[in-house]
Amino acid sequence: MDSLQKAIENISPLSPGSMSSFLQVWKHWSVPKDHLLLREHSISDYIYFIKKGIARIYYHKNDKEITEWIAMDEQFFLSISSFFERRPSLLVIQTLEASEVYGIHHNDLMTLADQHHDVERLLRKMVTTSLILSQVRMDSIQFETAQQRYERLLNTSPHIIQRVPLSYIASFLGVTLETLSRIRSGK
Amino acid sequence: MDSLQKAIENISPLSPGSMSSFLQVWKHWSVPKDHLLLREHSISDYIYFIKKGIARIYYHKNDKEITEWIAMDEQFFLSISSFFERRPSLLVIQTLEASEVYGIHHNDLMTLADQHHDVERLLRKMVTTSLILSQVRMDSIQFETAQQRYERLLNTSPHIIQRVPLSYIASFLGVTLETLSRIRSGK
DNA sequence: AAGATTATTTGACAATTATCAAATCGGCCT
DNA sequence: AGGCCGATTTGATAATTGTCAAATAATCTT
Repeated sequence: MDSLQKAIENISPLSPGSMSSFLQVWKHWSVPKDHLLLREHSISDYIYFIKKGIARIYYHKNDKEITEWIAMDEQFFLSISSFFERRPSLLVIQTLEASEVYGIHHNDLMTLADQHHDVERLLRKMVTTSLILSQVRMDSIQFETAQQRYERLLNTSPHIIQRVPLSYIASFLGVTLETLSRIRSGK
Repeated sequence: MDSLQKAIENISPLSPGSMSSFLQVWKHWSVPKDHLLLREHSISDYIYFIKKGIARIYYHKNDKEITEWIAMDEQFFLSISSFFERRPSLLVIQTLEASEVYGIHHNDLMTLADQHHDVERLLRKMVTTSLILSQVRMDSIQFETAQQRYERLLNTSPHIIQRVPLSYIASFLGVTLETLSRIRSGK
């Protein structure tokens, strides 16, 4: 529970009472490789936190799988629009390794956010951080070359290459597998 | 003040007390065409709401101006990262017509969000909406052709073409002026 | 209204990346 | 070890859009 608590404190402080109620509603799962945390067309009920392992978030576009995010290293992740708008998700969330994840259910989170002002504030800050990140990513997709995006990824997550198949990485970077291969081979 | 109040109520209800304190701190300005609401390298202190007129948000990339957003039709707009992280902004916000705008200062907003749980919730919902929108936009930039993005804009904001120079529209769509011209002429 | 400035269009060409096809590599199975 | 299957690389070609240059159109100033 400790790394989760640290991650939360890092975003926004909670009163001892709020923190203890908050931590209490997080569930913990140990799941095998290729486990589905969210399946297509179902409503996303949880915000997850990955303590150990890797998960990828993807969706189908035409016939291809588009990897939207790869979660590791004690990050929070979720299907944003499905979770907040309570609509069936186009996304699939799948573990790529045996993993340990925490999750908080939408009902629990909203109840606590209603009861505790500081939980609402925490949630607001989490969403704000995602928004800023989303804009950075948009800028990267729009203006950087595939090469630059690959290098940025190497800087941000050096180990990701060893743990995730290149086809997922390529899709995450917004290029084809072939293009990524050429980038890696130095043209 | 009425359209602002409606826009707020539309996002999240506020208690009468919160609503009246909240509305009270919004300032109102009537500004001429080409007025700068935010200049480069200054810290963005306001969230704006445009009641009448148009504003564009842009920044410099290499030597070019990149139009990040065009605000009209009673929308909220701001420099997200500068406002929330309190850092100098790379963005410029400039009116394209004589405009009427409301603005709430960061200090006032944060004070009210601390005092009133429902204001904090309103803010959370505003940020969440932006985040979802940001992801839709990312998808559009990554997967749609320039042609499709142009058509999407025409659907969303049919009048924008008459009111905004094509060079700004092109940049907002993520294409060059020349490409937009070719799209419009039907290749 | 003429001239000047700015906005938009058109043309030729180059760069990046996708697509399709095939070859090779790597690990796993029995 | 031999054989298979999926993952990755390599090759050839095409599509989309950018860049640079120039022409034309529209708007503003006086």
